[in-house]
Amino acid sequence: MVRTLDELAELSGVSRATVSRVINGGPASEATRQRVLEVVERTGFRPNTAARTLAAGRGRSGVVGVVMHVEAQQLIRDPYFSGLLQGISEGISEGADGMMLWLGHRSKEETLDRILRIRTLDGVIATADHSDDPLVDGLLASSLPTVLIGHRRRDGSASYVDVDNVRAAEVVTDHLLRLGRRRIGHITGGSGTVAGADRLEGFRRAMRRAGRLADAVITDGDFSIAGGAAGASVLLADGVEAIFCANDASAAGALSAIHERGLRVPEDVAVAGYDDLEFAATLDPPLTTVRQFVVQQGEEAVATVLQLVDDPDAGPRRVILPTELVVRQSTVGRR
Amino acid sequence: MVRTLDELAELSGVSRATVSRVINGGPASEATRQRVLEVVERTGFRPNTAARTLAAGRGRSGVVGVVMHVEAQQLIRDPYFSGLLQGISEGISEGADGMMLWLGHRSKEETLDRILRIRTLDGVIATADHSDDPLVDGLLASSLPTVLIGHRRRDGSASYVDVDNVRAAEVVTDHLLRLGRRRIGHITGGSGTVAGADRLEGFRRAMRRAGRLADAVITDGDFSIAGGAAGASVLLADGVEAIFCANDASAAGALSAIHERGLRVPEDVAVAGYDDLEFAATLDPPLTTVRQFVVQQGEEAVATVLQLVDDPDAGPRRVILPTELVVRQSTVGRR
DNA sequence: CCTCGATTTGGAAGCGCTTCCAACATGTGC
DNA sequence: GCACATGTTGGAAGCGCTTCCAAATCGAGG
Repeated sequence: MVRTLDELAELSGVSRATVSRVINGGPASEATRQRVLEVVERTGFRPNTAARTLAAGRGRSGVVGVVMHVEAQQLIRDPYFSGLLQGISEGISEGADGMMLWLGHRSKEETLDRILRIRTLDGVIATADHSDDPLVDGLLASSLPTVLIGHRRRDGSASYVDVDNVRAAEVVTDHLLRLGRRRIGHITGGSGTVAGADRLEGFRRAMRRAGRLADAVITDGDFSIAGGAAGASVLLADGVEAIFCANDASAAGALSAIHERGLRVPEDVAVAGYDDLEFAATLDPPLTTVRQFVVQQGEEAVATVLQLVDDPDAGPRRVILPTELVVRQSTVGRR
Repeated sequence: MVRTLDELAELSGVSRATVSRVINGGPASEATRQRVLEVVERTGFRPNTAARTLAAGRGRSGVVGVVMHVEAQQLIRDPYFSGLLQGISEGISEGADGMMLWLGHRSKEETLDRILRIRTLDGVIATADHSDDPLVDGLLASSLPTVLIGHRRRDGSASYVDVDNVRAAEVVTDHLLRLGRRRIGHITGGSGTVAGADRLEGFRRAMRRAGRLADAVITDGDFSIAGGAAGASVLLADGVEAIFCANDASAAGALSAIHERGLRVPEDVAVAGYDDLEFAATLDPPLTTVRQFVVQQGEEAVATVLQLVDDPDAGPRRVILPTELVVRQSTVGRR
């Protein structure tokens, strides 16, 4: 088996330098190119990645890092992450050779260290769902082309793929306003999360724009079913007639709290969520919510990081993916 | 910033060779070791992986390949794979620097090519759930230390981590036999899968050993809910009083088919599954099934591949992890 | 047929590391 | 104090590749 450029050079009767040029698309006469490529083809030669990166100093490795620093449980249970992973894997299979994956089994500092130590990475994709994240900070500060999935306000000069959480929350809130409900409540997302903060912001904006800020009631949630139930209790005591929950899980909690009090959805209280997870359509009643195209987010992230690698000087790239309000019976009533 | 061994050597007043030895745990006097390590610590030096693998010829890259060539949907829905991934990630975080992950978005041949091209892999872990798998064949034929999760009969000289599906199926079948049921049915797993074939084998063995082969009824399933329901219909028509399903999903299907006919579980028909997925305990009635420790399988796979890397000549390593019969009301009745 | 610029090619250096080998220091028993 | 085994060190080669540089080749124009 042919393992080195030298053997290849010997076989095709040219120098190693020439073979290298042919393989990397450098200057070479057409005749030489043909001859060498024929031998490459015939022998199934694979250049040594280590040698290549070492010699080139930089040089495409075809490997992208992926950092999803989340709890193990979350990865398994939350379709958001597995959807992302699926999209990324799909993107990688088209534009690169492979991905390195780091999940959250170490401290963020340690993970960062590991990532930066692997010098062969072309670029890295990281989920940025908390506003305080040394891992994301470290990646952005490094020389590694980095694309975030989601972003913090201060990541102004970073490249990222995201949905417009603020805008989507406005759309949901507008929808609730249009139902003619008086007081409207919002159960926020986990404290410290970017998505939670942005959805709250969108809720506020819509209420303000409608001149109904006085009718807005906000209570803290944490993206969980229990948090949603607790939040709903608070809001119901305040007499709300519609609730926008920061995600589907808390909406599920809210629904059960509402039912427990013998109230009807949506007649007494309208409820909307966010995420459009699979179970949203099977709740009672089916949940009005916001669909985000997670798999596509993963694919876009790969495309973006590869662009960044190709052209590192082109400045930050931002991709804002659309969302879709999915109206179901939890707001518009049964037919 | 200190980037090379030479700089480090200069700073600590020894030769590059000595620094290399210290870093890699080679022979060095305690005094020298201390001095060098102090400088390493202070400067945050990170050896260049590419140079290291190149020079060492083999040399630990700290990166393990992971191949789970499955449908995207399967990865998300089937807790088996995410559990495995979690265990592997955990193992990697302890014993290695990172993992490269390939999912099933390409043809197996292409994936194999990509993997072999990345020369920096220390070893690779691959799921081997189908008896016919060119990817697994290719990996085993390569010089890359390979550990399978699950194994085919013909992988006799391969290293693998597995559970004893045959034995576990025997235990389940024995359990059903001990209930005193007459005819006992088995709904098999997906055709071509190793686990399916092995569980069938275990079922057969137990029946034969009990001298009850004449009472064994076998029908084809495919690890799915629908397949389980269809299989149960066939078996019920044959008058079985107990059913061993090749996995929990088909057991769920079987249960609903049984209920549909107005039969009671376990009074009329006892049902057992395999996997002990989360939902097994919430079925009606709660399902007797076999628990396999999936996360642990992942961790063991990493440990095994790292051993293989450390000592490639030590011959194949096999780890057979235990399973546990979890008896619930679908076989022993309600209290 | 010669000259000159453009193109193609090979030689050689070097990327940062490991590891063989020989040189040297140290300690032991006599 | 000597010969020797043992432990520690530095020099140097080389892993497989890219790339600079200069030499060789090629055409076209004079």
